[in-house]
Amino acid sequence: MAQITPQNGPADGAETDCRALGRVLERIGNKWTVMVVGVLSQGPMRFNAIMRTVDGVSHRMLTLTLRGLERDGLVTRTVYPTVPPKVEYALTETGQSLIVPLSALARWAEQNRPRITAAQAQYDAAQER
Amino acid sequence: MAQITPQNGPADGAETDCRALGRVLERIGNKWTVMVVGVLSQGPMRFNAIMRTVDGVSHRMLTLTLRGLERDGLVTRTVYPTVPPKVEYALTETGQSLIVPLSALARWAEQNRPRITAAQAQYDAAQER
DNA sequence: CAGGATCCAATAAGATACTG
DNA sequence: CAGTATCTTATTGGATCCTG
Repeated sequence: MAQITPQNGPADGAETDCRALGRVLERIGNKWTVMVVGVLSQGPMRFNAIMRTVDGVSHRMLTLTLRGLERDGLVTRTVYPTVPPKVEYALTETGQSLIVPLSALARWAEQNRPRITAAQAQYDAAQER
Repeated sequence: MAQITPQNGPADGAETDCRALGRVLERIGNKWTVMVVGVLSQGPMRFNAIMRTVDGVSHRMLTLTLRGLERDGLVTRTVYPTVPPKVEYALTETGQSLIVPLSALARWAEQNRPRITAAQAQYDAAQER
């Protein structure tokens, strides 16, 4: 059977895998990070351009999301000292490498969406009896 | 450049990918889901066994996590009408297929953890000046 | 234009006690 | 054993106003 991490005993070193995965999910598991990474995968973009593209993200949350990504070294923030200021965000090498497993997950999501939606409907129908 | 979804314009049909990915992340992006899926990837397991294995999860959160997974059709819940009751949880086919992209993400996490940790340390050091 | 600061609502999560 | 119910706290997200 496929496993997230190959292990047999309950207490061997495989926990580290889940921990690392957990850390990553703490970053990308929020509401906006993957959307932002997604639009930045098309190339560098300015703050307000990202905000217009993502649709629904608030000023504040975009700031926080970009700060988090910058802190993790997934995004660079370049300030052009013009007036008015121009700030450009771009994915780093590490950030771009994240797109590979992320797009695999996106494909899974798209392929299994019908199944999941159906399962939810069936579950909910069985509940209200 | 690698992209989450192949697109060029800002408003084409590629949004559906991000939406689907977003929905999946709403499920697996919480604190416990991937841990539970991870331990169930080793085979069916009973409630208290999962709770002992995952370490740190509360009674309540494990219940909610399993309910959510069951609702999405990723986990089956089998009740053996014995006394005391025995309830076994197992991944469905769909649930097992999720492990493939999830383990890819886990590998990415493990490979890039040093880089990310270093980037965080550097960012934090630059901040406190 | 980009983003900091503040306040408020919604949600997630933890602790604890009770039940078939 | 495997839950449910209730209460409380922590975290997340959104709205708004202010600034270089």
